[in-house]
Amino acid sequence: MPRIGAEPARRRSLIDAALATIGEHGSLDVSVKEIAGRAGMSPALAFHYFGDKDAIIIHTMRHLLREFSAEATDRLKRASTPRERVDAIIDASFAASQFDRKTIAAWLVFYLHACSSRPAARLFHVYSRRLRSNLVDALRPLVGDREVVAAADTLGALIDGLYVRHALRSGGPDAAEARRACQACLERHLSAYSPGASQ
Amino acid sequence: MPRIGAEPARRRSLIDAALATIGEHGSLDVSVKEIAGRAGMSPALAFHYFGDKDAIIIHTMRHLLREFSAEATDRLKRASTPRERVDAIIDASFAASQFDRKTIAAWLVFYLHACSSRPAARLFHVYSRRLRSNLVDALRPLVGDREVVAAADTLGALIDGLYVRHALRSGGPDAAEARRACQACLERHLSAYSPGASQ
DNA sequence: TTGGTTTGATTGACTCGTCAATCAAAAAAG
DNA sequence: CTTTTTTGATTGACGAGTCAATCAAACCAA
Repeated sequence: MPRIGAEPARRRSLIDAALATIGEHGSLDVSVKEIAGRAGMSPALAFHYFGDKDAIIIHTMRHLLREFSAEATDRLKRASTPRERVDAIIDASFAASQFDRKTIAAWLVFYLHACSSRPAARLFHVYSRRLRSNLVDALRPLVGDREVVAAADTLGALIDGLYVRHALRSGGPDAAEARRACQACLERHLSAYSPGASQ
Repeated sequence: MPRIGAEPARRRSLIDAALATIGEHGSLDVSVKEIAGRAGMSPALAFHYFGDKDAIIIHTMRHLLREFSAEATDRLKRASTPRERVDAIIDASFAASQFDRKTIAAWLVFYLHACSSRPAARLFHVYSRRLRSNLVDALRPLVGDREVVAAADTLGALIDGLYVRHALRSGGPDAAEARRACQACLERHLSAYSPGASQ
């Protein structure tokens, strides 16, 4: 039953299906047949819309990055103080839309894919630089020029680590625990910078 | 030119080749042909020694875990104070044998594989529990019973995050920076526990 | 009709795993 | 010491199966 003007919905279905399939398999070794089947269409239609499998992968990756980016931007807009800006980034990282096992597994898969694929690496580079600079800007008023880079990189790495552990380790942290760990780490940073000024 | 008694060396070659191949590809989607070729033999010989591809994968994974475990155990034996024991675990994580890009990529691949493979998950579970309990034991005298679990999980996650970033991000931390970040994090923990007692 | 949509069938390439055959060294027999 | 046998090492070729990608044809709305 071909419907006209179905392209955008079809493409979206395929991207969602690709994300779910990749997340479940924990690998890019998924067939177009499985992705298309999950999206309710034949493999040939997937090729019709995307050209080849790599394009499906890249578009899925871009979708994931955009979704996180939107989550972060949205929360940053609502933040007024520096501390709220840092919390916004932390919270975006562990927001429900980003912090379920399949999504994290897919994230990791793309992370790995970026090791051996130039386009994937470029895509990642852009987004991760933007995130880092957001974190640096938010932290600078809190910890000062001298320590801001180290603080941002430590907090960033901690977020990544908690993120990975949630998806891949049984008994890993849930979102609330992860947020708490980040905030505790941040507060130790703050009281090291200006002791006695906590709370 | 078949040499008798070549089995152990052949198996070792195959495992090394598998590790390198998986690390380069950033994926388990590697052919036995490529692994065997890199190890200087025909694919059929790889099947002769290991039975099937899964066995090659599992043995490679076990090899990686064992290597890290040995590195950590070795350093722990040389440590006498609690602080030295924590440093031993940090240093083992960023030791040269564990901290090159290919090895970390392979580690990540196995991490992901454990999501969908029971035997791989079991293997991981054993090792990661042992590592965690080592970290908890070493930290307890330093940060006290109440905070020891949180401290261990935070430090563990930070190690994981730095680890991942080194391999997967351009401009990620090198081993020295990673160690420094962990020790700084630890020291902030310590001075929060007993302020004024640092150095 | 025209043009976007959809699929079944097909192709060529590649992979896992098997098997029979080959080869060299060690062990046993003469 | 020589010859034969056994054993493990090694491979090329093969079969079954899967996958990415293509194509022609069918389908439907405007």
